[in-house]
Amino acid sequence: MQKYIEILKQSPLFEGMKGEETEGLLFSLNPKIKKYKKGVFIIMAGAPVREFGIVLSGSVLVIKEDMRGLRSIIAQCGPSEMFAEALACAQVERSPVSVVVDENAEIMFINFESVMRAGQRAARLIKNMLMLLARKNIFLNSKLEHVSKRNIREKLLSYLMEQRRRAGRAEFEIPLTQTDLADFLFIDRSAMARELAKMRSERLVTFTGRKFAIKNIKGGKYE
Amino acid sequence: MQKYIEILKQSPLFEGMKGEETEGLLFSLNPKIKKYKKGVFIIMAGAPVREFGIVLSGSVLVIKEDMRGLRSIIAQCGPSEMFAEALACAQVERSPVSVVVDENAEIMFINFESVMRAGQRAARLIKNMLMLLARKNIFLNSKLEHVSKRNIREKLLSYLMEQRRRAGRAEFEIPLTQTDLADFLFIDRSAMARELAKMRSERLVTFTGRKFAIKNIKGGKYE
DNA sequence: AACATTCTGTTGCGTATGCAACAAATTTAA
DNA sequence: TTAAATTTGTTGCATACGCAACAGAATGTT
Repeated sequence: MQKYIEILKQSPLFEGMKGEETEGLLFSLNPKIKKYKKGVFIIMAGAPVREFGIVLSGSVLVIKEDMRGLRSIIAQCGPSEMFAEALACAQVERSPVSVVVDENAEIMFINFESVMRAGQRAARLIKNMLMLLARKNIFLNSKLEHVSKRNIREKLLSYLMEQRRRAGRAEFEIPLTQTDLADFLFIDRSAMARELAKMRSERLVTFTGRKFAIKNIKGGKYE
Repeated sequence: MQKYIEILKQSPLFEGMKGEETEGLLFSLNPKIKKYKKGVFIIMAGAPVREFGIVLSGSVLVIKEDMRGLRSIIAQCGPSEMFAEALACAQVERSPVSVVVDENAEIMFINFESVMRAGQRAARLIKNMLMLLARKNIFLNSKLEHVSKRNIREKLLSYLMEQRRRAGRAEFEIPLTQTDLADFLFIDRSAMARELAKMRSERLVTFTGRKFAIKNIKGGKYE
């Protein structure tokens, strides 16, 4: 357990709390830690959700599959990030999404009710949780912005521009494979590859694998 | 002010609080109430957001406009519902969205920082806010589910099925005009009208204006 | 090192969909 | 009650896109 404390201190969920505070609180919250291999389903769509997860190592994907087996990626969570907190908080009885391991992962689970019952000592945690939910909200909105674009090129540019902004430089590495990116943007992979090739031939972007570089769009339309 | 207290008691934000409690807390939060006419912009994209709003009457749309003036509707808020709380909470300096009045509205604004400073007496409010943010999160996810569908018919069915579920009956009235619905689902209005006509001719749906009725899809694919 | 798996790149085909443009119906405002 | 504005319905056209299928590159596994 002790080895995880360091990772958890990094987590924005415990921001502003002293080490002992965090440990004491954690003790009373009685978290469970589990290890998973790539591809394993941590949460299955349809199941109730009482606990939220914190990624200690590796990464997970929040996904949604339709009846035809078409997969859509809702979000990706890396170390110290949280998932399923909205579901646990809203006490949903049937999860609309699945959570699947992307890279071999260690996950800490915390029961949401136990946080709410912890009273005054969890006040800071709750405030942090509020902030994080707000941020995730904004993230979902930005994702909506990407997919609201009416064609593939605009979706790609919207996404890539955001990645560039986050990286702070013209060259950057996206956190998804191209295959996953297509699922993330709800578009066909081959159509995306075609459009990327076209954009490359127009010298709008350069890329190999996950490494991208994009030109500044004239007129600053997208910045 | 007093006349609004009744509306606010309805609001899930103040759920679980006694009347006097709500009034006392409100007093110290020093909210502002304003009236707006249809079409007026309450929040302009690009502006900082420090306060969140509660709709006392009328309704508002949270929208996003791209450089070509193409409008996308992110969400709609009616009486006792909240908006911009995620933005205020995350203290964003440049709002990515605009908020525009749909039907003549009265709005109460509360400064988010003042809530965080209110301490123990606002504990319940903060918990409620947490729950509401979680629900909005889930709403955004369900919206993502609609727009993740790969063609117009599936998007429509996904949306209409949800509306039917909420109404609890096969006949229901959607809260948007068809024009707005198209913007909400990020699709072309005329293409949507064409698909709706096709679905009607196949006796999948019947509708006039905002009133819809949909058949149960065989096999329960969508329920 | 050998094999299996996953990812990237490319192409032909058919069609769903965005767009523009207009008429008719309905709602809102004066 | 009229006029104005908005919403709904329809259609032709061009094409962007989803789909299927396959080859080569890259990555992971034993």
